[in-house]
Amino acid sequence: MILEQITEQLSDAIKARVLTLFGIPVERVILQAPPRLAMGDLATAVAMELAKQARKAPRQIAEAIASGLELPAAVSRVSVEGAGYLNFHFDRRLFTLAHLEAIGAPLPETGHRITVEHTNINPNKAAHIGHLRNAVLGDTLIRSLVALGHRVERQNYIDDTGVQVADVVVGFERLLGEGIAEVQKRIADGTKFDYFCWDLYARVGHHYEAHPEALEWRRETLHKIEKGEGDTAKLGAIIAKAVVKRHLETTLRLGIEYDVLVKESDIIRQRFWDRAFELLKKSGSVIFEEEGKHKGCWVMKLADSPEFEGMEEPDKILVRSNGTVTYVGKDIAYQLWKFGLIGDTFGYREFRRYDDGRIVWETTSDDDAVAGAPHFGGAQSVYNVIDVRQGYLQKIVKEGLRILGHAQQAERSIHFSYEMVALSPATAKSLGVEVKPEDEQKAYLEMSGRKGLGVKADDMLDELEAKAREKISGERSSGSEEDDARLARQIAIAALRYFMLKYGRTKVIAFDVAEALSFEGDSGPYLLYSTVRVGNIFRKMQERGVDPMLAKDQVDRLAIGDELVDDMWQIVRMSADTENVIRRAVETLELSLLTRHAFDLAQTFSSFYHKFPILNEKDDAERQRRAVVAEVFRRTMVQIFGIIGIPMPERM
RNA sequence: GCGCCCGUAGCUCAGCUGGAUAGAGCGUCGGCCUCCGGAGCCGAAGGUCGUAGGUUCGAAUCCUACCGGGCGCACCA
Repeated sequence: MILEQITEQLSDAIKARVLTLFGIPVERVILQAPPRLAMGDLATAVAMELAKQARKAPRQIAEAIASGLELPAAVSRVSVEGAGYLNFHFDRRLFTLAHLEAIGAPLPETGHRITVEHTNINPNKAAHIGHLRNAVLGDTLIRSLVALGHRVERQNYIDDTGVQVADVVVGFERLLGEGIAEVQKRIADGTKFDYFCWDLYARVGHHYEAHPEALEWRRETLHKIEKGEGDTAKLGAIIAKAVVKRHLETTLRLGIEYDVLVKESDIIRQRFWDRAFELLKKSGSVIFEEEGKHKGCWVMKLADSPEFEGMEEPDKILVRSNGTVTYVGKDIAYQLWKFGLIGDTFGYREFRRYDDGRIVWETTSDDDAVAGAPHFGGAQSVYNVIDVRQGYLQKIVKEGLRILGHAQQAERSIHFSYEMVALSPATAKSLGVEVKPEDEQKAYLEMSGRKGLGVKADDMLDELEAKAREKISGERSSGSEEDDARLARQIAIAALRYFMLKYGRTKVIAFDVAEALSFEGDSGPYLLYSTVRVGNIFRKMQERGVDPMLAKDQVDRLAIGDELVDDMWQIVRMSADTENVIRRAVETLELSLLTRHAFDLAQTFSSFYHKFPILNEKDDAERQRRAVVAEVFRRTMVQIFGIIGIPMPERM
């Protein structure tokens, strides 16, 4: 907060100064931390940019701007350095006092309503680690948006009428000869139903390969499910619901929650699609093909849009010749609903409750809709967290809005795209997959639900917990089995969430189990460890009857100007960058900025911690100064943990 | 063919809208536990930033071309 204020004030002051001195209006002044702390706390190269226009040497310009520049209270001086940089040095005391109070304080509400759709795992098998990348990114995006003061709705789209569910239904009905009663028994028997489906789905895939004629089963089944007819459709719904229940348990292990599950079947049954279809037909951009290869289909004409220029096939089928609607068609209807552009609304019923009593709602077309259910949809901005391979379809959804005259909403339909999680050859082998010679050299192998190739999310979490639990045994144990187990869970979450966030979103993660299990270096557990230690110090001070003197009036009286040496000040300065980092992470959709920032800060603090003992420092004021720095660090980390979704243990 | 993404140290990656000496983790080598818990800290070695041009006072960063790798362009999702 304080840093943002200073930056804005300085920016305004410099603009005004440049205008009066040179008559040049500057649009924006970029103020950034200089490369080394000794150079100052904020710097700008504005003088270099102006050199040509002002026909003066950069240093000369910088000197002119600096002299007589009105500085904010927390800025003590300005210097001109290097080729003509303007460097600003903060008043460490004023800045630290103001910052310490503001860390983690909620930002003012913006009133902006945002919907984030994420997770969206096909409800036909267990979640694998690739799905977790989606869920962790989506959840972290949500937490970031909330931290910035927005109101966010957490949606999870359930494709319960698609091919993948149909294939598992085929597996039960045709390969196992099982119906509703048998499947319900399996769901109730306490084993992981999603794991069973994982294997069954792979079996169906292999069966199709060996017996292509069996694909007829898929067509029949899919048709019945889409129409909602008979026991087959009922079975599909039962399977989808049971699997989604498991998915929510898996994601809940990572602290990921939802407000509403939107089911594809309800988009059809609530006639959202029909309404969207009417609008699209009226727009003239969606037409019925009388002949050609798309004869009998309703297609969206994309040729006129510059976005799709040069495409070999500029038409996209929305309704197949057999009358069924494609995924994109339904997605356009869904997107319209998210913005409140379709008039109607869903019915909702309770899907499950979290321990604190909050409800996850699901859409329903049956007569069991709850009268007092909350109102969903109608957002001002929408983020769809979907992997990069669906970029083309997301573009079409956006184009759909534009065609219907909703240009602004199209602009605010943001595709949060990210690369896939693949398997390192070593990990693939360890899963018992035969790696073909030609794949041996590849950097990674794609996961495939159809082949049953992938690391299941629950298995990964189990392994991480087991490994953490092992480390906690012996001297680290708290003596309480329950506490140790909880700590192991927290460490596992930290490890996995951090791992999923630390890579840039455009990077393919070649998932290597050994690497993901690492608790050292650039990892979540390292962050926890560095922060928990600070808590230990304060606890120990308390035990020894030493007051850390962190109360506001006590800190106010403390000498923390020049006495706050660079090693200390650096931590305060870095901590103050946090808000800016959150903003940039959201703007660029690059959430790895958050983990990077947290890691840099933790590393800097760890170094400080080894160099400057706190507990054993004899001088009261010096000990207090160090304690203030430790507290700045601790509060900042707690704030960041809240945003990246890592729970903070008391001890570890 | 058209479009998107990636190419930086042995490996995995940072490097923000161009800016001051290109950084981290892992690995390797060498130090540091009578300690605020070593899941840590300090140090060393290690880089033609894929290649070639261009723009600029200044390019890992922007533009163009090329090379290498991945993905997308279904009456699948």
